[in-house]
Order: sequence, then C-alpha cells, then structure tokens
Amino acid sequence: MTKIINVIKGTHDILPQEIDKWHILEENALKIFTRYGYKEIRTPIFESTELFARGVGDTTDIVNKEMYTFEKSDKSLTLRPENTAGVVRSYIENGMARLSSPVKLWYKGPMFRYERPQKGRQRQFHQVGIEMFGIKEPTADAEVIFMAVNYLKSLGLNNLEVEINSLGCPKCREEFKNKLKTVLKWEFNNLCEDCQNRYEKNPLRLLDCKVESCKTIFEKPEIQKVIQSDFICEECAEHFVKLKSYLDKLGIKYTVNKLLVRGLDYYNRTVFEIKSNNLGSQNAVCGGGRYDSLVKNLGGEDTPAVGWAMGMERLNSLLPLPEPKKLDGYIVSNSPVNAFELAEELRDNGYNIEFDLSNKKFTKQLEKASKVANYAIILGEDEINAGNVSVKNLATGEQKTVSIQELRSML
RNA sequence: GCGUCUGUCGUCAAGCGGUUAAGACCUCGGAUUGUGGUUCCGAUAUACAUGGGUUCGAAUCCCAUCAGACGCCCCA
Repeated sequence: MTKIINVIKGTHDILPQEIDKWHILEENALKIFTRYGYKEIRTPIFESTELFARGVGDTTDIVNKEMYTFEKSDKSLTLRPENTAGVVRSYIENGMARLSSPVKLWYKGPMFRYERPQKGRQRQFHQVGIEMFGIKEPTADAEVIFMAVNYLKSLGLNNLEVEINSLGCPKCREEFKNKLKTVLKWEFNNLCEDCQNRYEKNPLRLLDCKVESCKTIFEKPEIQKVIQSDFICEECAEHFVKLKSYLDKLGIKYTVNKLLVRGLDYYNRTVFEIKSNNLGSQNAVCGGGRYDSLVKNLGGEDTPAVGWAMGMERLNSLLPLPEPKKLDGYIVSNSPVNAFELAEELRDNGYNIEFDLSNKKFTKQLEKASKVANYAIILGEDEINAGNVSVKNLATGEQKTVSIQELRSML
C-alpha cells in the first residue's frame, strides 16, 4: 500500500461530528457582538513579517521563536500568530480613523504558532476576537469585558473567573521595572535560568515564577516591599479604579491579580484574562487588554484601543457535545426517478431529505432511514400508482398514508 | 528548546517471553424478496509505529528513530 500522508504536528481536522459545536461558537459570536455594534472583519492569513515584529513586539517569544515565516519574491511573509496586528494594519490602511468613533471590529479564524503542542495548544488554532478603537475612557474596557462575559454566558459557560490587572503606562511601568531590577540585582545569580532571562526581557513576569528557590527570594521583605507597592501613576490608577467600579456596578465578579502580566508588548493599563478550572494547564479562554500606542507604532494616528481574543479550541472543549441532527425524512423507494422528484420537491420546501442511491432492498432502506432520519417516507409501487405516500414516524412506529400536500405539514 | 509517559484492526481495548493475537463497537451481508430501531448468523482475505538487538522463541525485554499525550517556557 502507498504510504499515507499525516496531518502536521500540532494541527488537526475538525470532523463532521464536532462541527456543530463550531457553528454554535460562530453563530453566537455574530449574534452577541452584533448587539454591541461590532462588525466582522476578515484580514489575510499571512502578512508582512515586519507587521508582527513591530506590532506584537520583537522581544516576545511569539515573534522570536514561534512564527511561521517564509520568503516569496524577496518579501518576508509570516502566517499570522494573532490577529490584532492585522486588524490594526487594516484599520490604518483603510482610513478607519475617519469613521465615527468608536470603531468596533470582530474576527474569527486560524492563527499559527510554532510551539510544542499540549492540551489547549496547537500550532494551528482558532481565535475569535474583538478590537475597539478610539475610546480612552475605562468605559470601553468595561464594555469589552462585559461583552466577553456575555458571549461566554450565551455558550452556557458561567463558572469562569475574570482576572484583571493594570500594567500602568509605559512611563510608570518603566520606573517599576527599574526598581524591581535594582532590588533583585544582588540575587541575580541565585535566580533560576528562566528568571535570569526574564530579568531583562520582562521583569514583571519574574514574580510569577514557580521555582521554590525563586519564591523564597521574592519573600524577602525588601523585595516584597517593591512588589506590593502600587507603582502605577495617578492617572493610570484612576483609570483602573473607574474600571473596577464599572465592573462592580455591572455585577461582574473579578479578582485583581497583580501577577497578571501578559506577554505581548503592546499592552498598557488594563489587562485581563478569563480562566476555567476544566482546561488543564492552558486555562485561559480569553485574554486581552488595552493597547493605546499600537496604532501609532504601526504608523497610524494616535488612537486608543482595547481588545481581546478567545481560543476557540479551548472554548470548544468546555462545550457539551450537542445531539447530532437527523434528517427530516428518508425516502424509501425502488423507483429512483420518483424518489428524486419527491426529494427535490421537499428539499425546495426547506426539508432535509435523503434517499437510497444504490437500489438496496426495502428492509435495508428502512433500516438506514431509522438511523439517519425522523420519518421514513415510503414511496413504493402502490403509493406511486395511488398518487400518495406512506409516512412512518420512526420514533413511535406510527404510519399513515397521505397525499403529498398533507406530507408537508407532517414533517 | 527541555522533561515525563504512551504507541495492538476504522474506534475502544485484552494480552506482560511460547496464543490460530481475545472481545466489544462501527461498517457491510444474511435470517426477513413492502416494514426499521430488539435478536441470531456471517464478513471485513497482510492490527502489534519503524529499524536494529537480546533469546531456541519477542506484541511482550533492550537501544535508536518516528509519532502522540501531558507538563515547563510562553501564550488563546
């Protein structure tokens, strides 16, 4: 036998038996986001490599280690590892700054990251996400979080934990980073290898280390003092306080997690995640935040923005498997032409109909009907001659002989 | 990139050094040539990831490779 070709590591087929769940995710996204005034946008799956380097940030792992990059006629192209950069590019390129503010966009589609696959993480995975441009007030942060929660509710997912934090603005964050680095300088050689890397790349992440020796170091009073200090400046603090008060008044339960940092460079002020306890170690279904400087960094006008993305495979694994849908009717007949005519007529009227295409025996056809359909529509010689059909309810066994007109009202 | 575990029919699995390598489900056919979902019978003619080794003898033990799962890093 010829050698078969397998799917690529970290990718997988979405098979017919699970596609209903994907439709639920997509239909609810359209429905809920539309209620909040969002329009769908579809951007290309590959973009110029530079977009991600500048947009996502060239200190991030996503850009440094995880991109699918290829060359084509002297251009460096990359399969999108996330979609915020692409949407921002489109926002700028299509002059959406001229649209009346806020501009609200949502998307869904595949993303690509070259990572080691594990539970809740694939190399090709799907995100559904939203971006809102033009509002600097914390009302935007609140609405965006509220919509995320509502979307999850619409999927029947209620027991999820919302975590928020504020990273401050570039200025106050820089100060905090420096303080942290100063106080940890003496301990640098005692930190684990990962922490030594984080020390330069993303000092805020140091605090989340799981290595015991590092935890012990961080517990020292002089270091705790820095960690516990509220580093964010007055304006940033006010923004955060307002956001929290909105969430409180809207009845959204959340916890403030000072260790919530997020790895994408573009975030400032508000960051948030929504987590589930039923997902294993990759437990965030939603991640997002404010990114006020990204539009400008990518060459647009200075425009504040907030957004989030959800991992659709992760959402999917939280959804119960819906009952597979059956056909409305299966025509049992040994007269293909008559079966065709009846099937087409019923299909034109919106019914889902199949019939046997291989001229199987009557009992076989009926057996098939009982597996795939709610009704068997029996169109044998007797019925054809009499100009009617026999309709059998396959759940109850009830059978009636009716005219074709009557048949329509039965299904 | 690192670590741990796992690879037996389309699917789920038994077997743990000597078996014709169970069984169940699915699919297909028959009992049943116009009445299914229950039942009974049968079929699927080359399922032990691949390549080496140890042994009289390997699906079973060892090594390598490949693949998968989970975890670390990082992220949805």
